[in-house]
Amino acid sequence: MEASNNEFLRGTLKTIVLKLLAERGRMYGYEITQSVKDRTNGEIMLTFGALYPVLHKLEQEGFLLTESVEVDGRLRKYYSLTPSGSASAAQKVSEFERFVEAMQSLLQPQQGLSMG
Amino acid sequence: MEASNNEFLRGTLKTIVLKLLAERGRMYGYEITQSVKDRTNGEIMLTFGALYPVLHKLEQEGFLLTESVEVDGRLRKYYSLTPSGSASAAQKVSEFERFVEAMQSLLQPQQGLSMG
DNA sequence: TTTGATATATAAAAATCTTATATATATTTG
DNA sequence: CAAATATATATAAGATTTTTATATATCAAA
Repeated sequence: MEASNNEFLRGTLKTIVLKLLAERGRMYGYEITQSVKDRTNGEIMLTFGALYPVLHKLEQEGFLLTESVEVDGRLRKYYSLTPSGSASAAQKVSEFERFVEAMQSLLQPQQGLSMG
Repeated sequence: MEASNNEFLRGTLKTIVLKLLAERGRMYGYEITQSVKDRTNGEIMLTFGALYPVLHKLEQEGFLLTESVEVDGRLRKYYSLTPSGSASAAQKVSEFERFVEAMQSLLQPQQGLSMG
């Protein structure tokens, strides 16, 4: 898979993963990459090299639980949120919304506005 | 100065700097940090340790020009955009808007929507 | 049998960011 | 006069994050 080569993705990976898990209950790594690609029409594509370290980090921080399930002779590792993971998901989403608002105040065209 | 401790800032620094310079014509480092802080009501605060490497990188990439001016006995280093810097500013802003739209499609609450 | 889709994962390297630090002038406060 | 604060630029060490490359393996289709 090719990466979306999107510099803005930096810093949003944990938020994306936590939010998807909050919504879906449990997901496995490959499923997360496909879901992100589908829902953004290919605009955002996660690489495995970025995703797995994030999943492991979140697990290590106590936000995720894992369970391995054999499906069609292959192992799938499902990730789901702990209570603190749920809390973190909600918090990160609202922090992102605030950040975007702040960014809009920087990126909106400033016409005749006073700029102290 | 304290940093805004905002993980989402990752990957947006160049965009912020380029956009401000496109708007203001020329600015010096300290002025950029103050402008960002003021316009975002303290939501986004750039640290010098992050800002100066970005300014030097953009200069190195041919997006910025510098001129040193003595003001009140102190040196100020003004940064302004080259033509390719202007082009990059416009492009990065529109890329950011696209990215935010993609993020909204991930972060919006999914209620009864079909989720392939 | 080769390609493509499905599936997880690590390692090396590069890029980026945080934190701490150094330097220096001018103004305000005590 | 001294100390603190605001103004001003910059680097270095360290931590974190991300990219790129690689390894492994099953199943289905061409």
